[in-house]
Amino acid sequence: MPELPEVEVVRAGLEPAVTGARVASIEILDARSLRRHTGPSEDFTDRLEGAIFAGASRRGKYMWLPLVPRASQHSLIEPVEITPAPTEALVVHLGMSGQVLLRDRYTDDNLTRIRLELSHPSHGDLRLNFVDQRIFGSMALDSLVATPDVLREHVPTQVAHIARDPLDPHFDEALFLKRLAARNTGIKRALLDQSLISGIGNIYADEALWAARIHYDQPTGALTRPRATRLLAEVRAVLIKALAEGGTSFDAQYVNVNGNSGYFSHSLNAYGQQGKPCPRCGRPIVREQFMNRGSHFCRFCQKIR
DNA sequence: CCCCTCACCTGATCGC
DNA sequence: TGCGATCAGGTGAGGG
Repeated sequence: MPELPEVEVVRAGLEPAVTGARVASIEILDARSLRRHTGPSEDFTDRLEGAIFAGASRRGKYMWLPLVPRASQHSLIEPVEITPAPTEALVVHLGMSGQVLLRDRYTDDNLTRIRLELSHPSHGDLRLNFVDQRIFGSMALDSLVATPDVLREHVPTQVAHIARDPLDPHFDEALFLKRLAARNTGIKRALLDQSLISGIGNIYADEALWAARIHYDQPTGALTRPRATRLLAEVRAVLIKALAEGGTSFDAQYVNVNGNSGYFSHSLNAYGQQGKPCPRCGRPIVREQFMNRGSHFCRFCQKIR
């Protein structure tokens, strides 16, 4: 479920279930899913066991579950006025094929790589299965650091280089447009660069470019400010609409924490629509190889200018 | 510093 | 039924 809407659907599903839950036990079924964790599996397991999750956060396609500091775990049970801020988090990236599934303690899922048994003071026992066919995704324990911008928001160190996503209330539109104009590359490359703007992947890049009538290889330097502004608006619109529809699922591979698919695949105008008529002009949508992946667009509506 | 290519991986599905 | 080819929604290291 890897782009912003799909990750947000997972984050939103996790938040109420895991906040306040304690990690009772951990099973590493495939250590390659810890590729982003510095240190051996035992280090991951030792540090995570007994920890309590304080919430569920996200930036772009990364999400993380901050850990209640050990010294103040007690205060969750009997809240006190001042609780120290978390300094560590369980970072989850879904890669190309990752899923996070919440199950009862007896349910297993095919291709589960990491399993957490959780116990929640009011929701009872819960199993969290991290499933990932290709193992491009990962779980990792990481420390939280303040972002370099003025807001000093805390994010995991491995997320520090990721730009704010366009649904973030603190996304700086003027800064984005300025940095975009300074780039000397094609617009789709820029949209997919998570250090410039995060959360956009191949599907939503193609959809937003189609909506804004911009060719994927349009040079960023020649993209006028009004067209760039329009593109950003279309990016936001498509992400919001996809989120409202539960994300894009082509098959059972992309599902929410309960294993259910989203419906946005029915709303796609360009991605995967090669051979079908462009919903705007009726000419065929084409697919071209670009950056080792497919780019779907309408040759008539989307021309380099 | 910026830009771009490539390696990293598996298993579901399809055609022969 | 079996086997090989094909395909996929992401990321970052490293070279130019």
